[in-house]
Amino acid sequence: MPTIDSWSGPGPAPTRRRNQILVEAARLFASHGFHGTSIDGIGAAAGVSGPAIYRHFPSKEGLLTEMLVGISEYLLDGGRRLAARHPAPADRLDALVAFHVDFALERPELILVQDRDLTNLPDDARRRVRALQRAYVEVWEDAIARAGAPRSPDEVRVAAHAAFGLMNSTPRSAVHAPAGTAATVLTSMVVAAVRG
Amino acid sequence: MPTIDSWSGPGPAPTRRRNQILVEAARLFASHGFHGTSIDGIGAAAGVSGPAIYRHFPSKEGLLTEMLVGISEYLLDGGRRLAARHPAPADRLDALVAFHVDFALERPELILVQDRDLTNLPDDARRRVRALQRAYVEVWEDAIARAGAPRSPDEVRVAAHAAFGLMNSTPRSAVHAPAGTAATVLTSMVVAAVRG
DNA sequence: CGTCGACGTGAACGCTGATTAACACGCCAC
DNA sequence: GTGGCGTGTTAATCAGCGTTCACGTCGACG
Repeated sequence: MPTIDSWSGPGPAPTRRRNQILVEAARLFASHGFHGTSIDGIGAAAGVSGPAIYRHFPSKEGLLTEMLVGISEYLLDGGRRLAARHPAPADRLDALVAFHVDFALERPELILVQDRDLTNLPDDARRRVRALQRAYVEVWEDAIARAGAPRSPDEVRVAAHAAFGLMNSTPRSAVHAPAGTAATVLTSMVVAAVRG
Repeated sequence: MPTIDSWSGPGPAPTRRRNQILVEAARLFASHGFHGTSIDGIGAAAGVSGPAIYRHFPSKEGLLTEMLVGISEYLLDGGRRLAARHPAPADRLDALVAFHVDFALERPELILVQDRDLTNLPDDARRRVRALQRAYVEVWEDAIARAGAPRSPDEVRVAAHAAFGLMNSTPRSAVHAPAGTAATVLTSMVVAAVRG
């Protein structure tokens, strides 16, 4: 199964340092926000100092761009793959929930950064990420419309975002709970909420 | 019923300009983040220019402090009032849900700012807001423990945060949906999720 | 009338922080 | 062995922005 760490579209294999920078940057962005964390801080956390970042990324915004594009590509890709593999509505919904809950529990920092710092992307990158997110939401809307309670398109839309909100609460709660309990609680809650 | 606009603890009645600044600042913080919005920007949006802000607030952080303390006091206060008025478990849960969903739909910007920019508060203010939030969460945990499915304390905690995540999805979805539909969808979803 | 306090304004001031410059070092291909 | 090239480093540079200053205006009130 592909994991979120295997971000690397076409192009040269990401070097170890490069990945380390992305990971530390995510952690720092998550706790202090994009504008609240400095290039020097990211460098220090990654074991190099400040401007060395520019050997790997074109700019601080470029770093954020790669991070957010990576996340939304990973989610969309996983969502589509699962939708294809699970044609039966109930089955598909379960698979999507398991996939998203797992991600939210594994990488709460990424969840946090994704919905907090989207506005800090340069315009074109933001559009790109938004498009990926919209596509992912559509995968969910489709699944919810088929498996959930009868709803109008507007209602399905609200329900999809509500489901994300529920599952994406991990950064606020799951850190402090024993592993496993969060997963089962969240899973059963989303399913109950969607089925209505 | 008290509304969130009646922020004003003890002290001089907030002047019109002062409230205007708070409202515009909330809007700007919500769309660009705390560090992403400038004092000059806030001033411009409020019809005055830059440093005039300092006639009403001690600092940019002080402005944010007042905003977040106001929000969490409003929520805690409302939550406790409702808990007192509704002793029956199911009834109490319904009242809390209605209260919180209403707030989330009326002031999505405040929801956004509250959970995005908490980290930008000075230490003491952050502690204060955290304490208020914790108390509000406890009101909910109590209600969920009584009215929801049987759960361990850890599970109740996760469930409470999940419920907030669900209801607080309004800034991402409810803006685009016709008024009313969002309220009914969110309400029924939270209740279903909590009851398990 | 005089002045006091509330509220504004535009012009500094100073700091933080992203970005770039100038320069080293080690590794690999030829 | 040497010339790139990838990767780092430290020391500028440069802009943005929070905050403070010094100065106006205007209504209230003795």
